[in-house]
Amino acid sequence: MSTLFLRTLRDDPADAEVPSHRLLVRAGYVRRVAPGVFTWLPLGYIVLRNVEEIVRKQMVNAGFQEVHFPALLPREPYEATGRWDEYGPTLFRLQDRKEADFLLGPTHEEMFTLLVKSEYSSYKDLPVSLFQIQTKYRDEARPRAGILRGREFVMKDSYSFDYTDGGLVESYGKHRDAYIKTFNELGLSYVICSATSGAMGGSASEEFLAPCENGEDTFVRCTACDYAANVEAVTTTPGPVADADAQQAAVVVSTPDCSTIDDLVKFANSDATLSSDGRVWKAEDTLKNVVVMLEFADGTSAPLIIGVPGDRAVDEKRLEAAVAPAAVRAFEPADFKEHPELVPGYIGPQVLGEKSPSGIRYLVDPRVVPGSAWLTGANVSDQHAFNVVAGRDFEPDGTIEAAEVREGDPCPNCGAPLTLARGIEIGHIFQLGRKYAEALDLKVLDENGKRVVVTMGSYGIGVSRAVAAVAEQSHDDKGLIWPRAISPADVHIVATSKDDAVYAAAGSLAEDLETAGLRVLYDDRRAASPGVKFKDAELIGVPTIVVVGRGLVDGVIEIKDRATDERREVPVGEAVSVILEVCS
RNA sequence: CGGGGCGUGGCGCAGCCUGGUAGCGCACUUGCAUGGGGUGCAAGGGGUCCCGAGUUCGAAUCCCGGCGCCCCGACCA
Repeated sequence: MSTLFLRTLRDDPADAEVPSHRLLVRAGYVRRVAPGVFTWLPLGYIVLRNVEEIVRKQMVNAGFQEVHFPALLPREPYEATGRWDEYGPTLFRLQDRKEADFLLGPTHEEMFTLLVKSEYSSYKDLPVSLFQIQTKYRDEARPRAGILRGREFVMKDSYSFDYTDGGLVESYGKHRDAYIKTFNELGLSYVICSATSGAMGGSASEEFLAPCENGEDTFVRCTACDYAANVEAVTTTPGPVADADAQQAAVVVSTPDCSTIDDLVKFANSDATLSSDGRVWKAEDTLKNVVVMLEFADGTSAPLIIGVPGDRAVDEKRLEAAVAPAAVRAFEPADFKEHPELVPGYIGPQVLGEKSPSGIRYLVDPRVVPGSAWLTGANVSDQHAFNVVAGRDFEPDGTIEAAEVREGDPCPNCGAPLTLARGIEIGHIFQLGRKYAEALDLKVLDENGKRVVVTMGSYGIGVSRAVAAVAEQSHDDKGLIWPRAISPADVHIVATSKDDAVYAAAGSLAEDLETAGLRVLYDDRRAASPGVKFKDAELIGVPTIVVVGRGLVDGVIEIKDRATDERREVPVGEAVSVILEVCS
């Protein structure tokens, strides 16, 4: 270590909040060079390469073949799939000296598709899966959390090519298995969650989320069965269908100054008409109707109203996932002017729906089942209506998964309560389908000599992100704690003494361990005090720390486990074999 | 893009309100001491005080304009 290019920091860097960022900088693994852009220093680069190697090995074991595209790409393929425009400002764009447009690849669907197209033309060549480990570029609106969300990052992306839907399912399964092996080997804890396919399009999709407080995704997990899903993909269990005819007729009541659900519930419970039968009203008895404006790719827009039980907010992420690829924007005062039938604060479903005179699309939460009765807006200022029955007094155009998901909501699979947690997306696999193959005209001849569009799967692992994810999951207040598989070394030897004999012994132990096949980090710094060396060792986080020092006069060295802090003294003569065993 | 905060040696910060030639801790260099938990003493090196324009005899400090960065949110395979 006396010659290792490393400088640890005693203080936390001011710009780092999350543990992985703080510790990777403090321990001398990475340095920031621009927002969301980092340099990997020697120790950090070893860890990054270790992760990369494990990922590569598992991909190759699964039968996928590695290629390597440029990061610098021409505009045309992305023009053909529409992504040159769709990707928007997130795409790093640049021009060459002839002013031709280029981009730095944010992901490589186009290139893989074109590559296969240029080489293959028969069903006999399929299936095939190709992958690469590449630096990707995305000009994120707000890079954050250090390595977790950078603008330049390393990603492994694979693509499968099949000519039948069944083949795609099989290729997807192979990738899923390979991902499980990969993340297990990396030492990450993770949950496989149902996901929405988002901007990429496609159908079946699962995310590998590493549970962690600082994760950007929220997911649910069932307390009883193995259901897990990103909140965006959680499905709501509808209640039983009620008999609309058994319900009493809807009644309009005057509800002055009740434009919020809270006010309405309070009012309802003090109003003679509404609580005449002693009924206690709750927010969940009300039907809240939220207006948004949908903007479509062709530039048109249309209002959409979402009906949810009044005790639930509309979750914007879920809403956006549900209406994708359309974009959601707020309903402005100017929009209300164009739709006088919508009375802010008093919107009721009686005038909504594509079949209604207003023609405004109306989608409801699945809990709003046919026959259910609600307290809701009367479409007149200061008036609400109760006993408004779905299917009788209004006709939704369908259901939508947009209401917030809450801890304790029933599992769609088994009904047991769900728990909520945060996670880092470390992998995403999905069945892309034929979108890109169609756009780029990737077809092969099938058994009947007919040209068929190839169907694709797309699979990503955030390699650099995985390094940060491990750091998030595996650290304590003293520093990092690497799983052995990706640790920069197996053993960190600390020599504490001014005595040459100690350094001689530590040095030869280091050599012996290396000869025995272990990766050794040897702190031979003479000037550093023991305290500094111990602190550094803990910060750096190599899983096994060996101390050669004062015990040497008695012929023993000390072996410490970084994670558990367990220590044992071992005679020098047995050191190599004991350490080998500890490190196996 | 909305909200908040911050730009002063490599890092973390004080100084700014109340203008007077830049300071502390860490790191670095040298020496002596120390040697099992960020050790002590002493001596050093290193700064366009984000940039520009202004007020002033004099600006890190006051005024105006700009830029950058970080955090929360929006956004994001």
